[in-house]
Amino acid sequence: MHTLSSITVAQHLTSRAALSRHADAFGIANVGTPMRYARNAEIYGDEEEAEYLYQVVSGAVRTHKILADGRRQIGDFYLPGDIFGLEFDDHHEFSAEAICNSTVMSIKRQVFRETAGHDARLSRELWSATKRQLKRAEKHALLLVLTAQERVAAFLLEMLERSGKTDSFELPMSRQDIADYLGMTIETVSRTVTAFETDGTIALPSARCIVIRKHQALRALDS
Amino acid sequence: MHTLSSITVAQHLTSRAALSRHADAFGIANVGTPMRYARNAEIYGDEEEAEYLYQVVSGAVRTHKILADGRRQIGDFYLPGDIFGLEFDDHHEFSAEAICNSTVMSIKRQVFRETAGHDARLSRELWSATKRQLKRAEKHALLLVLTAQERVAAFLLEMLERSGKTDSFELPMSRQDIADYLGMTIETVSRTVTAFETDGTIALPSARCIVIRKHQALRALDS
DNA sequence: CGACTTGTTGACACTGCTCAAGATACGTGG
DNA sequence: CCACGTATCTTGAGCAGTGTCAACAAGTCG
Repeated sequence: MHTLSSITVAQHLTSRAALSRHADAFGIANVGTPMRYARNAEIYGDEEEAEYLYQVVSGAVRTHKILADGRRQIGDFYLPGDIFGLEFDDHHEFSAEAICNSTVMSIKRQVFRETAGHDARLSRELWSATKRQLKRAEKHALLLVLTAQERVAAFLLEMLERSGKTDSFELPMSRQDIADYLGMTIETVSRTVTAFETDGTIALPSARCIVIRKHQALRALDS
Repeated sequence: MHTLSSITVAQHLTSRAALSRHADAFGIANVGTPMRYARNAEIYGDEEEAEYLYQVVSGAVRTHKILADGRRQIGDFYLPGDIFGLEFDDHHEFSAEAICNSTVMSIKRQVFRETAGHDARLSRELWSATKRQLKRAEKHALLLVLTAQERVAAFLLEMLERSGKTDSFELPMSRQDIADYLGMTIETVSRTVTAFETDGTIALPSARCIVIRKHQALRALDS
C-alpha cells in the first residue's frame, strides 16, 4: 500500500477538497492503510518516532500522557474523520490508544513530505489540519480553568455536536477518560453528571448514553 | 525587502537566544512592516478578522480571552522571535496586547497566501510555526492540571529557558498576567513565589526579577 | 452464575479562592 | 528632587469546591 505514487496521493487530495468539514481529510485516508485496533490497544507510544499520520475511520481514539506523579492526562479524543498524530518534530508528544474497537487509516509521513514539497494544495491541507488541532488544544486549555460544572457542561455539548445528533448520543469513553480529559477526578465527574440528571438538565438511560433535555441550561454554563 | 534590513531587526532583539532559535522564521519578519505598540496597547481584538501575521521584534506580547464570567485567560506569551496571530480560520480566537512597549513585525496574510502557493519553503515555515504553537498549547493545557506549586515552577523554568539566560531573568509581565496564564489567582501566584523565595529556591531582588538558586528543586516539580 | 470492571455515593481533608488590609514600586506634576 | 496618587504586589483569615479514601451498586464478560 505504501507503494502508492505521490501523484495518486495528490489526485486524491485535490479532488475532494471542501466537500464537508472532513471531506478533504478523507482523501488522506483513501491513500493510507486501514488498521484495526482492539479496545485499549496502543496505536503509538509516547516519545516514539512519528512515522505515520492517522485518521479515524470508525470507533474512537484517545491520546494521553502520564505525568510525573503518575496521573494520566488525556490530550484529546478523536472520532471518525478526525486526523491525529500531527507533531511538531518527529516524535510523538502523546501516546494514542483505541478507546473501543476501531479502524484507523495510517499513512507514512514520508509520503507527505515528498508530495507536499511540490503540491501546494496538499501543503495547505496539512497546515489546515494542524491549525484545526491548534484551535482544539487552545479550547481544551480554556476548559481546564473552569469549574467542574462548566467543564462537564462544555464537554457534553461538544460531544453532542461532534456526534452529529441533536439530543442524545453515546459516549465511547469511560468516566475515567472524561475525568483525565477534564483534569478532575472520576468521582467529581460522576457527581456532576448525576447532578445534571437530578435537576433534569440531562437524562441517563445508561451511564454511557446521554440525553440532553435542557440545551439552554448547559449552554448557559458554557463560556 | 524591504526597507528594514535584517541587521536592524537583529539590533532590536533583546535576546540572542531567541534569534538563533527562530532564525529561519526571521525571513518572515524581513518582508513585514515594523509596528510599535505602547504598554497595554491592543494589537488586534478577539473575533477581529485575522488580516496579519505577527512576529515580536522587541518587548513582549500576550494573547487573551475574556470568559463568560468576566475572568481573563491568557492564551500565551510571545517574546522576541516568536510568531503569533496564526488562526485556523480567518478570525482571531484571542485578543493580542503589548505587555510593555514593543516592536512587532506584521505582514499581510494575503502576501503569504500568494507567495506560499509557489514557495514550498515558506509553506513549510508556516506549517512549522503552527506545529510549534500547537505543541505550546498542548503543554499549556498540561500545566493547568498541576498544583499551584508545579504550575509556578514550570512557568519560571520556561521563562528562564526562553530568556536565554541560565540563572536570572526579568519578567515582562505582571503577577496578574501570570495568574491568568496559569489559571490561578494573583494571591496564590504571589504566595507561591514568596514560598520559593523563603525556602531558598529562588531570590527576588525585585518582584519582576527572578534569580534561580536551586534549579533542581524547580525541575523536581516540573513534570 | 460468579468475577471483574466500571460507575455511584458518602464523609472528611485540603488546596486554592475570596475578601480585606497593608506594603512597595512607579509615574507625574510641582 | 521630592510629594503625592495610583498601580502592583504581598500577607492574613476564613471558606468553598474539589480531591481523597472507602464502601457499595451496576454493568459486562467468560
